[in-house]
Amino acid sequence: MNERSAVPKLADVARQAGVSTATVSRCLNTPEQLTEATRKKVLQAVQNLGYAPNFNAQALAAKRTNTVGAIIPTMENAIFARGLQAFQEELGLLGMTLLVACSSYDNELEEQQIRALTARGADALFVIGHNRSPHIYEYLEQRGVPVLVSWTHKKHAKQISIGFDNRKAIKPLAEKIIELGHKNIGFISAPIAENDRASDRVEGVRSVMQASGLNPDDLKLIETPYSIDNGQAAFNTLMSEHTPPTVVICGNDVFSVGAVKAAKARGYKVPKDISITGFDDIELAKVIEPALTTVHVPHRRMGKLAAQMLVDMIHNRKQQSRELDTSVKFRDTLGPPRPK
Amino acid sequence: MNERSAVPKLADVARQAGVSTATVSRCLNTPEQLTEATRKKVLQAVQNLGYAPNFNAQALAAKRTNTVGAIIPTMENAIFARGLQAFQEELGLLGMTLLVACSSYDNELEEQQIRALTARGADALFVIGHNRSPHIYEYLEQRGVPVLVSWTHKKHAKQISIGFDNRKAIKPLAEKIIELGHKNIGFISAPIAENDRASDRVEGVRSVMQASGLNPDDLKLIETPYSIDNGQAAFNTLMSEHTPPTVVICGNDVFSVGAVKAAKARGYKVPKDISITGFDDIELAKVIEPALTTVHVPHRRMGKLAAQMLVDMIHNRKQQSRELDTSVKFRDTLGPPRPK
DNA sequence: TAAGTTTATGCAAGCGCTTACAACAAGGTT
DNA sequence: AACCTTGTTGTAAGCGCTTGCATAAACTTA
Repeated sequence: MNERSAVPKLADVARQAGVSTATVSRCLNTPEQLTEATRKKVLQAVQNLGYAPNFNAQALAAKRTNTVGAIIPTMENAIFARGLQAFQEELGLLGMTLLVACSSYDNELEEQQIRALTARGADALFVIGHNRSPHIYEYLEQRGVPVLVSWTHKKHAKQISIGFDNRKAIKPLAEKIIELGHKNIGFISAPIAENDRASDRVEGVRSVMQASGLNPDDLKLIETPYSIDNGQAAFNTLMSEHTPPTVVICGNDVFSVGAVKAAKARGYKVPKDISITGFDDIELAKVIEPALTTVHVPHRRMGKLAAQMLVDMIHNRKQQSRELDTSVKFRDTLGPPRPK
Repeated sequence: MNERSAVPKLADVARQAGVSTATVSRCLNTPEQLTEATRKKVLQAVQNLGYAPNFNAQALAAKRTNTVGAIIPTMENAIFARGLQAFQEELGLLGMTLLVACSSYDNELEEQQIRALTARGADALFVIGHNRSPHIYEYLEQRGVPVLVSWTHKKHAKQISIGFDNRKAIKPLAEKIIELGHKNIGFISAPIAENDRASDRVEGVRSVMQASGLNPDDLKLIETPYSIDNGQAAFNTLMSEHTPPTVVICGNDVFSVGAVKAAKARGYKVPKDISITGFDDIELAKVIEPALTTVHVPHRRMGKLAAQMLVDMIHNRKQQSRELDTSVKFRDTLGPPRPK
């Protein structure tokens, strides 16, 4: 069909350079094994022909691809962008390539993508959160593909992870909120069923409520997929209740943006009439007005460390899970509840 | 090293099913060629063994990958996210997989990535903008890899493209601005040297100035890489001049967000004291306050059409470039210049 | 019923690379 | 001078799959 005939291959280079294909291969992969002279000859031929190795053939023969696969829930909002960017940069420095897939927060889709990435020969996998069925880990172990879980950290989880304890991260914020006098608390979360980060954050708040003498069951929880619009809608639902909360904790900055927007639309002053908090500290948090009080997560650091750990894992070096610290950024959307 | 021995291959399936490898291959690729009975036998064996084809081997043997590669300048901000998402969704429907790479607005890096993607056997390529050296197109043609240029449309360009005319798109906005009485115009643009979208937008404004009796050379142009912070900085530079502009046109919404933020920080009311406009109409545009006047681009439609066109191109069906319409969204950041 | 036609399957030759092993050369030892 | 090293290159066997061609089996048709 196509005029592909002209694409040069290893054998063409070998012929032109007057050496064997093995030598050409070595010249490209382990040049130090060759004489200066042969190396030059070969490189010259490579140049002349505009030769570039066929990745698939390489992968098939060498059984490694210098590629790591990452599966993130979404690219739509900026939550994962920064961490992933850092991950990719560091991988590049380490001579690896990144392949990204999006699961749309769908566990089944994620499983398909894990298979697709291993089928493509990914040397290792980077995933978000612990929550997936055990047979996937068996599958990966059988294939000898190391996995690194991120964006979360659980002490006793079997899988190696890099991240922070979502439960713990949100506590100081919740404590401050209660200390300010809030008793009627709303929470907008992503669907928690298959999302351990989301559920941990809710649990964190609940446990602080418990410890402070509030009834954790009184938390007004709304679950809805991540998006500004959904944040807006959830906020409105919350505020339309008989006794609307005095503070709305969002499991994510994206929701907060929607919530703040909705609050303004309703004519509420933030934080005078209603407090709103976020989680992640994405760029948007500082852009909106008032600036968002939120939990800051060291995305870039996490991405960078993840890359290093994963490469070590590929080289069979033992790794340990690492926990990173988070901090609460108190900005302008949190205040005491409005006196009645 | 690793315990990989257990990964089942085509031959294992064939043995278990009692058929040849060819039959198994056919069962997976062209099942209609097989008898009901054999098909069942094979699928059963596939199931039992948990077999999944090795992508690289498939690609090597079949010389196609059902994969298209896309190279976008950045994932950091949302400019390309929506279009790419739609592109991917449509590709999925058409049975194709997407591989994404980021060039960071670096032409040399982009070229490397084009090579990397073709080396991986991408059946076609999706790129942003026309601006790249001709030998890349030759390289791709030699390899029989179709390319689709997007986010832009030029009548007489050789490459097939889907998108809008950036020059034309910004004109109605510029006309309105001048009609409102603005004479002193600032423009914050991405570096235009290697970015035809950016330069077209600037040109669009200049041509309207010309047509309206203003001197296009009076346009106060600042070039800086895309980011909210840079938008902020550029705005401040513009406003620190002796005769600051009465309107700042941004080549991109991301700049506008920074500009609006900077304006507020300086205590300016938008648009009373200063008008600010954007381009792209990303989600952020409606979130910030006041809501941004900007040029709306049909990102999702563009992505979807791109996928269809590209698949047609892979199948050697002739394609024509397509131009999409844009529209100006007049929201709350544009007003008449402040009277002296 | 024999010949012709249509299907369903198997055989085996690659796809473009890597790498274990062998071969050889050149220099060092004893 | 015979024997080892050490270092450089070549030989050739795959890696796991697809697919053209050959073959066998199952129908038609006259």
